[in-house]
Amino acid sequence: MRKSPDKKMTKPKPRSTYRHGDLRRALLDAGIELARDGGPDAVVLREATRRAGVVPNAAYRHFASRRELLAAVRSAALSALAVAMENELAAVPRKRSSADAARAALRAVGTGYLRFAQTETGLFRTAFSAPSLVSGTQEGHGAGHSGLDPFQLLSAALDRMVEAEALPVARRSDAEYLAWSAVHGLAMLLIEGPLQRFDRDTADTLSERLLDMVEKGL
Amino acid sequence: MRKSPDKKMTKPKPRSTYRHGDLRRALLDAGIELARDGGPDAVVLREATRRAGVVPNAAYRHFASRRELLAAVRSAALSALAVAMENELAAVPRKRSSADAARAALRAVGTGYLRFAQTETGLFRTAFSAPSLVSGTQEGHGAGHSGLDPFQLLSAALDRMVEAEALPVARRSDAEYLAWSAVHGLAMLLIEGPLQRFDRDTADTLSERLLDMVEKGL
DNA sequence: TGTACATCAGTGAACGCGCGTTCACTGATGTAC
DNA sequence: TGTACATCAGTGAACGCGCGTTCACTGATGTAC
Repeated sequence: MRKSPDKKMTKPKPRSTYRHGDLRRALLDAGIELARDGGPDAVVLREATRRAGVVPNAAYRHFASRRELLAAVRSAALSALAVAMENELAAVPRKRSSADAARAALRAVGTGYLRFAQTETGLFRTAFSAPSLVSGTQEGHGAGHSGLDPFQLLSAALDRMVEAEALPVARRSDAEYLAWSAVHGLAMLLIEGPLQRFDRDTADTLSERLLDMVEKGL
Repeated sequence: MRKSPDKKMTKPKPRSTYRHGDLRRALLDAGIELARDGGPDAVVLREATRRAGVVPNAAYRHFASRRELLAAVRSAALSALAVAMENELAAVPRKRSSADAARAALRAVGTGYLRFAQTETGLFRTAFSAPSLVSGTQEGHGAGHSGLDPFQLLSAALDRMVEAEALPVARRSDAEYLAWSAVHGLAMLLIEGPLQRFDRDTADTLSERLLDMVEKGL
């Protein structure tokens, strides 16, 4: 839609040097931006090079193919999600009991996930786009500041629940998949499903109730 | 990938009549087939006409645009899902108490949904692809044999739970969104997420546990 | 400190691809007489 | 029952599009002497 304007806003970055400096980074950033407002399908080599102010085939010095760029963007998206979850985790107020603290941490993990899905829809969708089965090198693994990826953050929260005796050991196994399913499903329904038109408050209320269900149901 | 072979297998259906007979139906069927093994993005006008043995622009006698064809396919996919759920529902054995029956029905609805997602992945993904916001006429609404769409089937199952006193009325409101989220999330993780590689049995076990969680958590 | 040279990041031009969509057409069909 | 005619479903040809990717190149940079 807003194509030539876009070009004009991003392209006129006339390099002074012949070499670019850090083209790989520039392409990745452009790719992230594309994913941010268009999802995985919008991550397109030619547009990324355009935004980096470089000729299309220059990308091949840094990425073997479009798919490889996409993989890098996906990894970045996963990291961003992990960071969002960690931030939510860090914002949890102190609790009396360790059980309460563990429960609050688990909720924070879920809330971070859901908020990210709603705030950064394009990145969220990119993070979970099919890894193109025939994938090549998996360079990054999408970790956040802590070095943990989103899945590991969830696992850690569940382990803490068990330690705090807020979750029976017997119910621990595979619990991450159950919790993840519930939260992921709501995220999908909210961002590209039939719950799209729900306003922010309704979505938040529903999120709370979903987390209640998970807490109780696990 | 297998392009020319495909053409050869589907195109050599030389009409005897000048008119096609039921081109709309043929295009829709082709579209459904495309969705079945490629998801929403694979529903492409030119390929549909190719399969119907017709020139590309002939499609415009029956669909105003690619988007309109896709919408029709999506509706068909929703119907297929509804039918799958109804079949699962019909297969539930008789129960002693109405509460048990209601619980079994709710599980059947979930199981049907999950099975369909795994069996007809392409159609499932198409059913929930973005309705392209600027959508035109919504002709069908994806109902199954009973005339109910998937969402309505779920709602009915929950109503039945309340009637049978297997679910407190106080917890009834918005329960469809919670249950739906959980099941939808597992479906997504199983078909295009990180649980893709799970074998059938593992997936079934996980499905059972998820439905347990929902039943208990609601 | 100054010069020759190899490296390799970015250039310029070009491919072939399949797509959606528009145009003016043609001829089989069903209807009115 | 037979003929003239209007309809409109499908034809044929052509657009312009943006994409990924390949090729032979060139010239700024850093290194070895």
